[in-house]
Amino acid sequence: MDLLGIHQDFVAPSLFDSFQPSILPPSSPPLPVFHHHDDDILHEPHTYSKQQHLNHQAGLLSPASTVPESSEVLNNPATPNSSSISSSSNELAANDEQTKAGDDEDKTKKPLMGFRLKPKKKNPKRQREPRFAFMTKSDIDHLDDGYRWRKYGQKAVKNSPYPRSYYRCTTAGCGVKKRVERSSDDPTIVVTTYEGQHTHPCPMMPRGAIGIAPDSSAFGASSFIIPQPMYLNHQQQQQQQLQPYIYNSTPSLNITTASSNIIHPPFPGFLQERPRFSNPNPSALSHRDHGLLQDIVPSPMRTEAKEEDQ
DNA sequence: CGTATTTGACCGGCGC
DNA sequence: GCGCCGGTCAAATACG
Repeated sequence: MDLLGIHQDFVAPSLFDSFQPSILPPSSPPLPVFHHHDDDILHEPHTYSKQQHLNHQAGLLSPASTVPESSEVLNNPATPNSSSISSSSNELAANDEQTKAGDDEDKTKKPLMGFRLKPKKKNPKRQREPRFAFMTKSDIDHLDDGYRWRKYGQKAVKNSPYPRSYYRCTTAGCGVKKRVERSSDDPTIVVTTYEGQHTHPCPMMPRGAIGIAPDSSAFGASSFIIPQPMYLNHQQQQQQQLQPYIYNSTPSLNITTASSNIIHPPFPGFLQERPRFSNPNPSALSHRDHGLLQDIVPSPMRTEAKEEDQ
């Protein structure tokens, strides 16, 4: 599997800062990156024009200056709901509880085939979690990132023969979701989008191993260079624009340990292909990661492919 | 039998 | 207001 690009949508500092630590033991060294120009974006008024959107797609936006915040990630002032970001990781769980409670009465009224008629709970302005998208080159759709996922949906993707799959972390109380889909341009490319943060350690990591991954050593001394991280945006998401999420790494992508642009994987088992229930042995993980990351490939071709998709 | 996946229906946001 | 579309739900089904 090759890592082709990573893309991180805007994340409020409080959230993002807590993102990685949530999967790390307290003793873990501070993580260098993973908040992207917080200051630059945080205080940007929330407006996102179509032009910006297009610029985004063309990779023209500098995150430092023109990328607006993503209101869905932040505690949007326009959102009456006060359930702040910090609690948002539990929000889905809470929602689930609610829905279940609500469904109890519904179940008796369900139609024959079981599809509900109107059971859904109204949840005004459900806030979205921060998202983190990246592209990988792999035959396997569902990458093993060390967490356990349950598929809860699949949808056909517009302008693509390949469906998009929706997964949710199976750990109780953890509302992390991810979407997996293949690029219509290049079927060998898998685009994975994570949403939210895990509220628990990686279940596949034996006690001592938790938290080793974000250190570059666990990734074969490789890191992911994100020269210009892009940010997911509500409009982009709403307009089913897949490509805009994707950061197209430039030909100058270098797999080094350069400082400012390195992005570290957000979870311990990042980038493992998914033979379901992989070997929990950390050394095995490390070994495999190394092998996978050797294949990191710059993908200038993504830009062209994307643009013709517009 | 418990758990995961499949899949059509439903919901809500957004653009026109 | 209507239709489109992404995302989610949940019964049925498959799988171990």
